[in-house]
Amino acid sequence: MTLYDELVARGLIAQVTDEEEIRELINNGKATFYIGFDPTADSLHVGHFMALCLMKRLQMAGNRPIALLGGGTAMIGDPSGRTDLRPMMTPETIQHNCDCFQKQMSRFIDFSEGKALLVNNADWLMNLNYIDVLREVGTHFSVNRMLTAECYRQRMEKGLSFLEFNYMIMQSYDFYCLFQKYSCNMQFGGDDQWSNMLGGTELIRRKLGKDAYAMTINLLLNSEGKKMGKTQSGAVWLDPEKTPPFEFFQYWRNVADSDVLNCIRMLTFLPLEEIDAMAGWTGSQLNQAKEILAYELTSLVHGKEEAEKAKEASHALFAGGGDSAHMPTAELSAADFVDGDPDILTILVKAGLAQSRSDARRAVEQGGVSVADTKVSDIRTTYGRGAFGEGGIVVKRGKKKFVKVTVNL
RNA sequence: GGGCAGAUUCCCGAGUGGCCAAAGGGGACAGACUGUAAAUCUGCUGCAAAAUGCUUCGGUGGUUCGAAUCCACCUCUGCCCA
Repeated sequence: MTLYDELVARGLIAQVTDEEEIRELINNGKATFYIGFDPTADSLHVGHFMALCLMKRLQMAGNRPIALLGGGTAMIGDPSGRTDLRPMMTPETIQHNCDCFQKQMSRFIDFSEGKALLVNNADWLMNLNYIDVLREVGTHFSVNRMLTAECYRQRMEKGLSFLEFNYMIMQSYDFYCLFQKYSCNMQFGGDDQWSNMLGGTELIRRKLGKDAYAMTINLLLNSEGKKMGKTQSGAVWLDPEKTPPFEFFQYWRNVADSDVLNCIRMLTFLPLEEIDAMAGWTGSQLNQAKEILAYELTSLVHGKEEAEKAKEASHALFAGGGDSAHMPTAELSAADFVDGDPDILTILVKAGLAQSRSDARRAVEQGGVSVADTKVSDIRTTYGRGAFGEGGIVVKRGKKKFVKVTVNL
Protein backbone atom coordinates (compact mmCIF):
# COMPACT_ATOMS: atom_id res chain seq x y z
CA MET A 1 0.00 0.00 0.00
CA THR A 2 1.34 3.40 -0.89
CA LEU A 3 1.72 6.16 1.64
CA TYR A 4 -1.06 8.21 0.15
CA ASP A 5 -3.46 5.28 0.20
CA GLU A 6 -2.57 4.60 3.79
CA LEU A 7 -3.32 8.17 4.75
CA VAL A 8 -6.68 7.83 3.06
CA ALA A 9 -7.35 4.50 4.75
CA ARG A 10 -6.59 6.00 8.13
CA GLY A 11 -9.10 8.73 7.50
CA LEU A 12 -6.50 11.44 7.76
CA ILE A 13 -6.88 13.29 4.51
CA ALA A 14 -9.51 16.00 4.46
CA GLN A 15 -8.89 18.20 1.43
CA VAL A 16 -6.25 18.37 -1.27
CA THR A 17 -5.54 20.88 -4.00
CA ASP A 18 -4.41 18.35 -6.56
CA GLU A 19 -4.73 14.70 -5.66
CA GLU A 20 -2.75 13.21 -8.52
CA GLU A 21 0.17 15.54 -8.11
CA ILE A 22 0.33 15.13 -4.33
CA ARG A 23 0.01 11.38 -4.52
CA GLU A 24 2.88 11.23 -6.97
CA LEU A 25 5.13 13.51 -4.96
CA ILE A 26 4.73 12.04 -1.51
CA ASN A 27 4.63 8.40 -2.57
CA ASN A 28 7.99 8.83 -4.19
CA GLY A 29 9.57 10.89 -1.45
CA LYS A 30 9.95 13.90 -3.66
CA ALA A 31 8.15 16.44 -1.57
CA THR A 32 9.55 19.14 0.64
CA PHE A 33 6.64 20.12 2.80
CA TYR A 34 5.96 22.26 5.78
CA ILE A 35 3.58 22.31 8.67
CA GLY A 36 3.16 25.41 10.78
CA PHE A 37 2.81 25.44 14.55
CA ASP A 38 1.74 28.62 16.24
CA PRO A 39 3.24 28.80 19.72
CA THR A 40 0.04 29.74 21.51
CA ALA A 41 0.83 27.71 24.62
CA ASP A 42 3.90 26.35 26.36
CA SER A 43 3.23 22.81 25.29
CA LEU A 44 2.11 20.93 22.22
CA HIS A 45 -1.24 19.17 22.34
CA VAL A 46 -2.95 16.31 20.58
CA GLY A 47 -3.71 18.31 17.46
CA HIS A 48 -0.02 19.05 17.09
CA PHE A 49 0.72 15.42 17.73
CA MET A 50 -1.33 14.41 14.71
CA ALA A 51 0.58 16.86 12.58
CA LEU A 52 3.88 15.53 13.90
CA CYS A 53 2.81 11.98 13.14
CA LEU A 54 1.95 12.97 9.63
CA MET A 55 5.36 14.55 9.38
CA LYS A 56 6.95 11.36 10.58
CA ARG A 57 5.04 9.17 8.15
CA LEU A 58 6.12 11.38 5.28
CA GLN A 59 9.66 11.59 6.52
CA MET A 60 9.86 7.80 6.66
CA ALA A 61 8.84 7.73 3.01
CA GLY A 62 11.75 9.96 2.12
CA ASN A 63 10.07 13.33 2.01
CA ARG A 64 11.72 16.31 3.63
CA PRO A 65 9.72 17.99 6.40
CA ILE A 66 10.01 21.54 7.55
CA ALA A 67 8.53 22.37 10.93
CA LEU A 68 7.66 26.00 11.03
CA LEU A 69 7.39 27.73 14.35
CA GLY A 70 5.01 30.64 14.11
CA GLY A 71 6.98 33.09 16.21
CA GLY A 72 5.87 35.84 13.88
CA THR A 73 2.32 34.77 13.13
CA ALA A 74 1.66 34.27 16.83
CA MET A 75 2.11 38.01 17.13
CA ILE A 76 -1.06 38.32 15.07
CA GLY A 77 -3.19 35.38 16.15
CA ASP A 78 -5.08 33.03 13.90
CA PRO A 79 -8.81 33.76 13.92
CA SER A 80 -9.62 30.36 12.34
CA GLY A 81 -12.05 28.33 14.34
CA ARG A 82 -12.45 30.98 16.96
CA THR A 83 -15.62 32.78 17.79
CA ASP A 84 -13.97 35.59 19.67
CA LEU A 85 -10.68 37.36 19.42
CA ARG A 86 -7.60 35.78 20.76
CA PRO A 87 -5.86 37.59 23.57
CA MET A 88 -2.66 39.13 22.30
CA MET A 89 0.53 37.50 23.41
CA THR A 90 3.64 39.30 24.48
CA PRO A 91 6.86 38.69 22.55
CA GLU A 92 8.36 37.16 25.70
CA THR A 93 5.59 34.61 26.01
CA ILE A 94 5.87 33.74 22.36
CA GLN A 95 9.59 33.23 22.63
CA HIS A 96 9.16 31.05 25.68
CA ASN A 97 6.53 28.96 23.90
CA CYS A 98 8.74 28.60 20.86
CA ASP A 99 11.48 27.20 23.04
CA CYS A 100 9.09 24.72 24.61
CA PHE A 101 7.75 23.61 21.24
CA GLN A 102 11.20 23.11 19.85
CA LYS A 103 12.21 20.93 22.75
CA GLN A 104 9.14 18.75 22.43
CA MET A 105 9.28 18.42 18.68
CA SER A 106 12.76 17.02 18.63
CA ARG A 107 11.39 14.04 20.54
CA PHE A 108 9.22 13.11 17.60
CA ILE A 109 11.04 14.27 14.53
CA ASP A 110 14.61 13.59 13.59
CA PHE A 111 16.13 16.96 12.77
CA SER A 112 19.68 15.64 12.45
CA GLU A 113 21.75 15.93 9.29
CA GLY A 114 19.18 17.92 7.40
CA LYS A 115 16.57 15.15 7.55
CA ALA A 116 14.17 17.81 8.67
CA LEU A 117 14.30 21.53 9.15
CA LEU A 118 13.08 23.70 11.93
CA VAL A 119 12.49 27.32 11.07
CA ASN A 120 10.78 30.28 12.69
CA ASN A 121 8.76 32.72 10.66
CA ALA A 122 9.72 35.51 13.02
CA ASP A 123 12.97 35.47 11.05
CA TRP A 124 11.33 36.93 7.98
CA LEU A 125 8.10 38.41 9.25
CA MET A 126 9.35 40.65 12.01
CA ASN A 127 11.34 43.00 9.85
CA LEU A 128 8.93 43.43 7.01
CA ASN A 129 8.25 46.92 5.81
CA TYR A 130 4.59 47.74 5.83
CA ILE A 131 4.43 49.59 2.52
CA ASP A 132 6.59 47.03 0.77
CA VAL A 133 4.36 44.21 1.90
CA LEU A 134 1.25 46.03 0.83
CA ARG A 135 2.66 46.62 -2.63
CA GLU A 136 4.22 43.22 -3.17
CA VAL A 137 1.82 40.94 -1.42
CA GLY A 138 -1.28 42.95 -0.75
CA THR A 139 -2.01 43.47 -4.42
CA HIS A 140 -2.53 39.74 -4.84
CA PHE A 141 -5.28 39.41 -2.28
CA SER A 142 -8.88 40.24 -2.94
CA VAL A 143 -10.63 41.45 0.16
CA ASN A 144 -13.94 40.43 -1.33
CA ARG A 145 -12.73 36.87 -1.65
CA MET A 146 -11.01 36.77 1.70
CA LEU A 147 -14.23 37.77 3.37
CA THR A 148 -16.00 34.77 1.93
CA ALA A 149 -13.42 32.40 3.41
CA GLU A 150 -14.96 30.17 6.04
CA CYS A 151 -12.52 31.21 8.73
CA TYR A 152 -13.52 34.86 8.44
CA ARG A 153 -17.18 34.34 7.75
CA GLN A 154 -17.57 32.73 11.13
CA ARG A 155 -16.27 35.88 12.66
CA MET A 156 -18.43 38.36 10.82
CA GLU A 157 -20.98 38.30 13.62
CA LYS A 158 -18.71 38.53 16.60
CA GLY A 159 -16.23 40.90 15.08
CA LEU A 160 -12.88 40.58 13.42
CA SER A 161 -10.06 43.04 13.83
CA PHE A 162 -7.80 44.13 11.04
CA LEU A 163 -4.91 42.56 12.92
CA GLU A 164 -6.42 39.11 12.68
CA PHE A 165 -7.62 39.71 9.17
CA ASN A 166 -3.98 39.82 8.15
CA TYR A 167 -3.23 36.38 9.50
CA MET A 168 -4.04 34.68 6.23
CA ILE A 169 -1.73 37.00 4.37
CA MET A 170 1.15 36.33 6.72
CA GLN A 171 0.69 32.58 6.47
CA SER A 172 0.53 32.82 2.71
CA TYR A 173 3.70 34.82 2.74
CA ASP A 174 5.35 32.10 4.82
CA PHE A 175 4.62 29.51 2.18
CA TYR A 176 5.95 31.86 -0.49
CA CYS A 177 9.20 32.38 1.42
CA LEU A 178 9.69 28.69 2.11
CA PHE A 179 8.99 27.89 -1.52
CA GLN A 180 11.78 30.19 -2.60
CA LYS A 181 14.23 29.44 0.16
CA TYR A 182 13.85 25.68 0.48
CA SER A 183 11.88 24.67 -2.63
CA CYS A 184 9.10 23.77 -0.27
CA ASN A 185 6.24 22.89 -2.57
CA MET A 186 3.68 21.54 -0.16
CA GLN A 187 1.92 22.61 2.95
CA PHE A 188 0.00 20.40 5.34
CA GLY A 189 -2.11 21.33 8.28
CA GLY A 190 -5.36 20.87 10.12
CA ASP A 191 -8.52 21.23 8.11
CA ASP A 192 -9.28 24.55 9.77
CA GLN A 193 -6.22 25.89 7.97
CA TRP A 194 -7.55 25.22 4.49
CA SER A 195 -8.26 28.78 3.48
CA ASN A 196 -5.00 30.05 4.91
CA MET A 197 -3.13 27.39 3.00
CA LEU A 198 -4.88 28.13 -0.27
CA GLY A 199 -3.80 31.72 0.17
CA GLY A 200 -0.23 30.52 -0.02
CA THR A 201 -0.62 28.41 -3.12
CA GLU A 202 -2.38 31.33 -4.80
CA LEU A 203 0.34 33.77 -3.86
CA ILE A 204 3.04 31.50 -5.22
CA ARG A 205 1.14 31.04 -8.45
CA ARG A 206 0.54 34.74 -8.89
CA LYS A 207 3.99 35.94 -7.96
CA LEU A 208 6.10 33.16 -9.38
CA GLY A 209 3.80 31.42 -11.81
CA LYS A 210 4.65 28.11 -10.14
CA ASP A 211 2.52 25.38 -8.65
CA ALA A 212 2.47 24.56 -4.98
CA TYR A 213 0.15 22.16 -3.22
CA ALA A 214 -1.78 21.97 -0.03
CA MET A 215 -3.38 19.15 1.88
CA THR A 216 -5.30 19.21 5.12
CA ILE A 217 -5.84 16.42 7.59
CA ASN A 218 -9.10 15.84 9.39
CA LEU A 219 -9.39 17.28 12.83
CA LEU A 220 -9.80 14.66 15.50
CA LEU A 221 -13.50 14.88 16.28
CA ASN A 222 -15.61 12.64 18.44
CA SER A 223 -18.88 11.14 17.31
CA GLU A 224 -20.68 14.27 18.44
CA GLY A 225 -18.52 16.41 16.22
CA LYS A 226 -16.59 18.01 19.05
CA LYS A 227 -12.85 18.36 19.03
CA MET A 228 -11.10 15.67 20.99
CA GLY A 229 -8.11 16.15 23.21
CA LYS A 230 -9.81 18.57 25.54
CA THR A 231 -10.91 18.13 29.10
CA GLN A 232 -12.86 20.48 31.31
CA SER A 233 -9.58 21.80 32.64
CA GLY A 234 -8.13 22.45 29.20
CA ALA A 235 -6.20 20.57 26.58
CA VAL A 236 -4.56 17.19 26.90
CA TRP A 237 -0.94 18.28 26.74
CA LEU A 238 2.08 16.35 25.58
CA ASP A 239 4.20 17.88 28.30
CA PRO A 240 4.31 15.41 31.21
CA GLU A 241 4.48 18.34 33.61
CA LYS A 242 1.16 19.64 32.37
CA THR A 243 -0.59 16.36 31.73
CA PRO A 244 1.05 13.51 33.64
CA PRO A 245 1.41 10.28 31.64
CA PHE A 246 -1.13 8.55 33.87
CA GLU A 247 -3.73 11.21 33.16
CA PHE A 248 -2.87 11.12 29.50
CA PHE A 249 -3.33 7.37 29.50
CA GLN A 250 -6.66 7.65 31.29
CA TYR A 251 -7.96 10.23 28.85
CA TRP A 252 -7.65 7.77 26.00
CA ARG A 253 -8.69 4.83 28.11
CA ASN A 254 -11.99 6.61 28.61
CA VAL A 255 -12.94 7.61 25.09
CA ALA A 256 -16.42 6.66 23.94
CA ASP A 257 -17.02 3.34 22.19
CA SER A 258 -17.90 5.11 19.01
CA ASP A 259 -14.57 6.92 18.89
CA VAL A 260 -12.01 4.23 19.73
CA LEU A 261 -11.36 2.81 16.31
CA ASN A 262 -11.28 6.21 14.75
CA CYS A 263 -8.63 7.29 17.23
CA ILE A 264 -6.54 4.17 16.80
CA ARG A 265 -6.62 4.59 13.07
CA MET A 266 -5.71 8.24 13.07
CA LEU A 267 -3.31 8.46 15.97
CA THR A 268 -1.34 5.25 16.17
CA PHE A 269 1.11 3.51 13.89
CA LEU A 270 -0.50 0.11 14.31
CA PRO A 271 -0.79 -1.72 10.99
CA LEU A 272 -4.10 -1.26 9.26
CA GLU A 273 -4.82 -5.00 9.13
CA GLU A 274 -4.60 -5.14 12.89
CA ILE A 275 -6.97 -2.22 13.20
CA ASP A 276 -9.43 -3.64 10.73
CA ALA A 277 -9.54 -6.79 12.79
CA MET A 278 -10.82 -4.73 15.69
CA ALA A 279 -13.67 -3.33 13.68
CA GLY A 280 -16.01 -6.11 14.74
CA TRP A 281 -15.23 -5.81 18.43
CA THR A 282 -18.04 -4.99 20.81
CA GLY A 283 -18.66 -4.96 24.54
CA SER A 284 -15.76 -5.94 26.73
CA GLN A 285 -13.61 -6.65 23.72
CA LEU A 286 -14.07 -3.11 22.51
CA ASN A 287 -13.16 -2.06 26.01
CA GLN A 288 -9.82 -3.76 25.37
CA ALA A 289 -9.32 -1.64 22.30
CA LYS A 290 -9.37 1.42 24.51
CA GLU A 291 -6.48 0.09 26.49
CA ILE A 292 -4.58 -0.57 23.29
CA LEU A 293 -5.25 2.99 22.18
CA ALA A 294 -4.18 4.41 25.52
CA TYR A 295 -1.07 2.27 25.67
CA GLU A 296 0.04 2.97 22.12
CA LEU A 297 -0.43 6.68 22.43
CA THR A 298 1.19 7.01 25.82
CA SER A 299 4.05 4.98 24.50
CA LEU A 300 4.48 7.25 21.48
CA VAL A 301 4.32 10.43 23.50
CA HIS A 302 5.99 9.49 26.77
CA GLY A 303 7.91 6.35 25.92
CA LYS A 304 7.33 2.67 26.57
CA GLU A 305 8.36 2.80 30.17
CA GLU A 306 5.85 5.47 31.10
CA ALA A 307 3.17 3.65 29.17
CA GLU A 308 3.82 0.49 31.16
CA LYS A 309 3.67 2.39 34.42
CA ALA A 310 0.42 4.06 33.49
CA LYS A 311 -1.07 0.73 32.51
CA GLU A 312 0.04 -0.85 35.77
CA ALA A 313 -1.46 1.98 37.79
CA SER A 314 -4.63 1.75 35.78
CA HIS A 315 -4.95 -1.95 36.51
CA ALA A 316 -4.24 -1.40 40.16
CA LEU A 317 -7.08 1.05 40.39
CA PHE A 318 -9.74 -0.46 38.23
CA ALA A 319 -9.10 -4.14 37.91
CA GLY A 320 -7.50 -4.92 41.24
CA GLY A 321 -3.96 -6.21 41.27
CA GLY A 322 -1.30 -4.44 39.30
CA ASP A 323 1.18 -2.10 40.83
CA SER A 324 -0.07 0.97 42.64
CA ALA A 325 3.38 2.54 42.70
CA HIS A 326 2.76 4.70 39.66
CA MET A 327 -0.54 6.33 40.36
CA PRO A 328 -0.65 10.07 40.98
CA THR A 329 0.53 11.00 44.43
CA ALA A 330 0.32 13.90 46.82
CA GLU A 331 2.41 14.48 49.87
CA LEU A 332 1.48 15.87 53.26
CA SER A 333 4.16 17.49 55.34
CA ALA A 334 4.65 18.04 59.05
CA ALA A 335 2.98 21.41 58.72
CA ASP A 336 -0.29 19.74 57.88
CA PHE A 337 -0.39 18.13 61.31
CA VAL A 338 0.50 21.20 63.36
CA ASP A 339 -3.09 22.22 64.05
CA GLY A 340 -4.19 18.67 64.74
CA ASP A 341 -4.84 15.83 62.34
CA PRO A 342 -6.04 17.00 58.93
CA ASP A 343 -9.67 16.28 58.10
CA ILE A 344 -10.92 14.69 54.93
CA LEU A 345 -11.69 18.07 53.37
CA THR A 346 -8.14 19.25 53.84
CA ILE A 347 -6.78 16.06 52.36
CA LEU A 348 -9.02 16.28 49.31
CA VAL A 349 -7.91 19.82 48.63
CA LYS A 350 -4.25 19.00 49.22
CA ALA A 351 -4.49 16.06 46.87
CA GLY A 352 -5.97 18.26 44.18
CA LEU A 353 -9.16 16.22 44.20
CA ALA A 354 -11.28 19.18 45.21
CA GLN A 355 -11.03 22.81 44.25
CA SER A 356 -12.08 24.16 47.62
CA ARG A 357 -13.26 22.92 50.95
CA SER A 358 -16.80 23.64 49.86
CA ASP A 359 -16.28 21.48 46.81
CA ALA A 360 -14.76 18.75 48.98
CA ARG A 361 -17.64 18.98 51.42
CA ARG A 362 -20.17 18.45 48.65
CA ALA A 363 -18.26 15.49 47.31
CA VAL A 364 -18.25 13.82 50.72
CA GLU A 365 -21.88 14.63 51.42
CA GLN A 366 -22.89 13.05 48.15
CA GLY A 367 -21.05 9.88 48.96
CA GLY A 368 -18.37 10.34 46.35
CA VAL A 369 -15.29 10.05 48.50
CA SER A 370 -13.56 7.03 49.85
CA VAL A 371 -10.26 6.46 51.59
CA ALA A 372 -8.55 3.10 51.34
CA ASP A 373 -11.70 1.63 49.80
CA THR A 374 -13.92 2.80 52.65
CA LYS A 375 -16.57 5.37 51.93
CA VAL A 376 -16.22 8.51 54.00
CA SER A 377 -19.58 9.71 55.27
CA ASP A 378 -18.61 12.36 57.81
CA ILE A 379 -16.91 15.54 56.69
CA ARG A 380 -15.26 15.81 60.09
CA THR A 381 -13.37 12.55 59.75
CA THR A 382 -9.71 13.16 60.50
CA TYR A 383 -6.62 11.19 59.72
CA GLY A 384 -3.63 10.84 62.01
CA ARG A 385 -0.14 10.13 60.83
CA GLY A 386 -0.60 6.46 61.51
CA ALA A 387 -3.45 6.23 59.04
CA PHE A 388 -1.10 6.81 56.14
CA GLY A 389 1.15 3.89 56.95
CA GLU A 390 4.34 3.30 55.04
CA GLY A 391 3.18 3.59 51.46
CA GLY A 392 0.39 6.10 51.92
CA ILE A 393 -3.32 5.67 51.43
CA VAL A 394 -5.40 5.90 48.30
CA VAL A 395 -7.95 8.69 48.36
CA LYS A 396 -10.67 8.42 45.77
CA ARG A 397 -13.16 10.94 44.51
CA GLY A 398 -15.80 9.53 42.27
CA LYS A 399 -14.98 6.48 40.24
CA LYS A 400 -12.00 7.59 38.28
CA LYS A 401 -10.03 10.05 40.28
CA PHE A 402 -7.48 8.65 42.65
CA VAL A 403 -4.52 10.07 44.44
CA LYS A 404 -2.19 8.25 46.74
CA VAL A 405 -1.52 10.46 49.72
CA THR A 406 1.68 9.98 51.59
CA VAL A 407 3.23 11.71 54.57
CA ASN A 408 6.71 13.12 54.55
CA LEU A 409 7.81 14.32 57.95
C1' G B 1 -16.82 61.85 14.37
C1' G B 2 -22.57 61.03 15.09
C1' G B 3 -26.68 57.64 16.54
C1' C B 4 -28.32 52.98 18.64
C1' A B 5 -27.74 48.35 21.30
C1' G B 6 -24.96 45.65 24.73
C1' A B 7 -21.13 43.65 28.84
C1' U B 8 -24.47 38.96 34.55
C1' U B 9 -21.45 33.13 37.74
C1' C B 10 -17.42 27.79 33.49
C1' C B 11 -20.68 28.90 28.75
C1' C B 12 -25.49 30.59 26.82
C1' G B 13 -29.04 33.49 29.06
C1' A B 14 -33.17 35.66 32.68
C1' G B 15 -33.20 39.39 36.22
C1' U B 16 -34.37 46.70 35.88
C1' G B 17 -34.31 49.08 43.98
C1' G B 18 -35.03 44.80 49.11
C1' C B 19 -38.35 38.15 48.50
C1' C B 20 -30.78 37.79 44.68
C1' A B 21 -25.39 33.84 45.71
C1' A B 22 -28.81 35.63 41.40
C1' A B 23 -34.43 31.84 37.07
C1' G B 24 -33.76 28.40 32.94
C1' G B 25 -30.58 25.56 29.73
C1' G B 26 -25.73 23.50 28.57
C1' G B 27 -21.31 21.77 30.61
C1' A B 28 -18.70 19.96 34.88
C1' C B 29 -18.91 17.13 39.35
C1' A B 30 -21.31 13.20 42.51
C1' G B 31 -24.99 8.99 43.13
C1' A B 32 -27.99 4.78 40.75
C1' C B 33 -27.50 1.58 36.36
C1' U B 34 -22.95 -0.21 33.60
C1' G B 35 -17.90 -2.30 30.61
C1' U B 36 -13.10 2.87 33.49
C1' A B 37 -18.40 3.32 27.29
C1' A B 38 -23.03 5.53 25.76
C1' A B 39 -28.06 6.55 27.02
C1' U B 40 -31.33 7.42 31.19
C1' C B 41 -32.86 9.04 36.14
C1' U B 42 -31.41 11.81 40.77
C1' G B 43 -28.48 15.27 43.33
C1' C B 44 -25.14 19.26 42.97
C1' U B 45 -22.53 23.55 40.86
C1' G B 46 -19.10 31.44 44.58
C1' C B 47 -16.17 31.07 49.35
C1' A B 48 -16.07 29.93 54.50
C1' A B 49 -14.71 28.80 61.49
C1' A B 50 -21.43 26.42 57.58
C1' A B 51 -28.62 27.64 59.79
C1' U B 52 -28.05 34.37 60.37
C1' G B 53 -21.02 35.60 57.60
C1' C B 54 -18.01 37.23 53.38
C1' U B 55 -17.00 38.21 48.08
C1' U B 56 -19.40 38.36 42.97
C1' C B 57 -23.26 40.82 37.94
C1' G B 58 -17.18 45.24 32.57
C1' G B 59 -14.31 49.50 35.69
C1' U B 60 -14.37 53.85 38.97
C1' G B 61 -17.11 57.11 41.76
C1' G B 62 -22.06 58.62 43.42
C1' U B 63 -27.58 58.46 45.03
C1' U B 64 -30.13 55.33 48.80
C1' C B 65 -31.51 52.56 55.18
C1' G B 66 -30.57 49.09 50.98
C1' A B 67 -27.80 48.69 44.08
C1' A B 68 -26.74 43.35 39.27
C1' U B 69 -30.90 46.89 38.98
C1' C B 70 -30.85 54.31 39.48
C1' C B 71 -27.04 58.51 38.12
C1' A B 72 -22.04 60.22 36.19
C1' C B 73 -17.63 59.20 33.92
C1' C B 74 -14.50 55.48 31.75
C1' U B 75 -13.19 50.73 29.09
C1' C B 76 -14.56 47.09 25.61
C1' U B 77 -18.01 44.85 21.77
C1' G B 78 -21.81 44.74 17.85
C1' C B 79 -25.07 47.46 14.38
C1' C B 80 -26.33 51.92 11.47
C1' C B 81 -24.64 56.80 9.44
C1' A B 82 -20.04 59.41 7.86
